Amino acid sequence: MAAAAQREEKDVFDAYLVKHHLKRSEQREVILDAFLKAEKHLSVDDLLTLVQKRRPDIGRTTVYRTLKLLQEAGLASELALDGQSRFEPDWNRAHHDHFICKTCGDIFEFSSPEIERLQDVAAEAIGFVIEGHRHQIFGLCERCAARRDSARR
Amino acid sequence: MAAAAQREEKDVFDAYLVKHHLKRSEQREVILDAFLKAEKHLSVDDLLTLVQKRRPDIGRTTVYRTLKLLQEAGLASELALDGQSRFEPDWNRAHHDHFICKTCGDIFEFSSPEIERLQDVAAEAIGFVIEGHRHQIFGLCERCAARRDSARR
DNA sequence: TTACGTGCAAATACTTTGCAGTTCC
DNA sequence: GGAACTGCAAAGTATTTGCACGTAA
Repeated sequence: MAAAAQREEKDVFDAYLVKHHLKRSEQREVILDAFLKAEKHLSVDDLLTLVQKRRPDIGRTTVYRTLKLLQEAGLASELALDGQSRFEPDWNRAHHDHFICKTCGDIFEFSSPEIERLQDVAAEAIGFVIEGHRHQIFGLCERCAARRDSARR
Repeated sequence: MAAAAQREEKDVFDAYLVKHHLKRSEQREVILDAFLKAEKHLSVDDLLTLVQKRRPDIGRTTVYRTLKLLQEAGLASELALDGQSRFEPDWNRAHHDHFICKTCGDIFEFSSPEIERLQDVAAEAIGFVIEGHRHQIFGLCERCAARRDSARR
């Protein structure tokens, strides 16, 4: 991601802080920066590790709290996996869902307006008002599937 | 559900136990029976409460362990919600996904072969081998949406 | 100066596990 | 008789909260 784009996200975060009478801090800056640079689906621990490379004194609690702020500011979104949440940047990103490899843990994104539309139709049929959804597909990524097949022989 | 259908599921469970050199017990029988009769999306606590009406000495641990067996036997499937799992009967049931009302907690089922097909197409495009998926849609059910709208005025 | 932010430790919520006694086969 | 089952209590895991101290505005 270009530096300019990260600049935009930092501005959004600052604006959010001001609007809600919250304060800037070096911790929040470091956490946001590490989060944006990673461009991956990070667990809290992943992010904590990255953050502590630069500032070893930043605690896990602050990472949790900052991620919550980032979500509220529209900068991060949560993938609620089993047991452990992961987070991904969400500014100016189209909605998408995820393939998750059970073997290597890799996450692949996909989006399908068709599926979204079908969801809407199904919801309308029962008068349900959609606010959000979670659509995760589990299985084996191409590489792990190939590895498994060769191991079987 | 007809008694005969429950009979079938009990036979399936017995066969599973025999096949795996496991034992029958009154606890397992009571838990399976309560589970099948409820025909709902039960949390472990829901099921424990039902079970303890008939056998107050059955413990939560046994319910957890029996639910795991039922899943392995193909009789139950888990809805991994946030924080708390729920379970539903899964014998001879077509695959389906869920609408979940954030206000009242009610769960509605829907199925869409079209969506399944689109998932398959997306998976094929990246060589991903699907083993399972979780598709949950959050929002407001018809009743809760109506209640909210009237409260707003 | 004062409300907000931080890190630690403790609390929480759900689920799993170790263990000693019991039951099924 | 011996492996499997059970319930309790304890441990485990991911996340949240209370609190005393620190810091931005």
